[in-house]
Order: sequence, then structure tokens, then C-alpha cells
Amino acid sequence: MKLSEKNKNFFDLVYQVCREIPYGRVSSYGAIANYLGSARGARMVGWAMNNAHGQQKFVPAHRVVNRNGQLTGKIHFSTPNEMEILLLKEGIKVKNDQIIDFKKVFWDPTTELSL
DNA sequence: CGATTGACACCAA
DNA sequence: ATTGGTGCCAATC
Repeated sequence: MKLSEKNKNFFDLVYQVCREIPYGRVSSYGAIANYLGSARGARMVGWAMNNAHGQQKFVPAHRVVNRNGQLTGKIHFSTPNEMEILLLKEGIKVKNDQIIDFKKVFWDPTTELSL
């Protein structure tokens, strides 16, 4: 048992929140970080996503974008198009790596989960 | 152990 | 509005 596995709480929570994102909706790193308590720890969420590929359960990382709604993390997928395709399949319009109507599809865990 | 990096966010010019 | 610089926390080199 490695130390990283013990301290996976933060990462695990990130994965949990990602899976809680409803179909056809997206969230932002900052929102998730804020929900976990690290308001400025958005980068950690990104790191978690990087590890998400190694997780046994699938993590809809494609539903997580930066606060601009830009698909900055698409390059980390199997193929850069993967993220776009997945989002498009969920009814989310993407143009030039930018989510259209981002505010409409935006899903804030602090607002949706923390009622 | 110190320095650098990273799928971001915020502030100042 | 756009660009550049700084801060955040953890992991990797």
C-alpha cells in the first residue's frame, strides 16, 4: 500500500463529483475544487483527472473543463477528438474547443449537491 | 530535500 | 477586452 493510495481522499472525491455530473452537463475545475474545500486548488483537480485514466471506474473527465468552458484537457485523452466527441454525443455543442452555452450546461456541485 | 511541472483561477496593467 | 504574472496543492524529477 503506497502513501499515494492512502491520501487519495482528495482525488477520490474529485472522481466522485465527476461521476455525479449529470448527463449533458459539465463542470469546472474551480467549482469542484471549491466544493472540496480547495477554492484555489483547481490544478489539483486537473491532476486528479490525469490519474483518472488509471482508475478502475470510468471517470467522465470530458465533462470537466476550465471555468471558460474550454476543452483544455482534451489533449490528455486517448485522442484529442475523444473529448469533443463525447461532449457532442451528450448534446453539448462544442466549437473550436469551446463549449457553446457553457452557462446553460454548467453544473456546479456546490449549488447542486450542497443544498 | 529542493526545484519544476501541471487538464486552473484570479489580479493587475 | 486581452495579455502577463502570481498563487494554489500535490506529484514527479
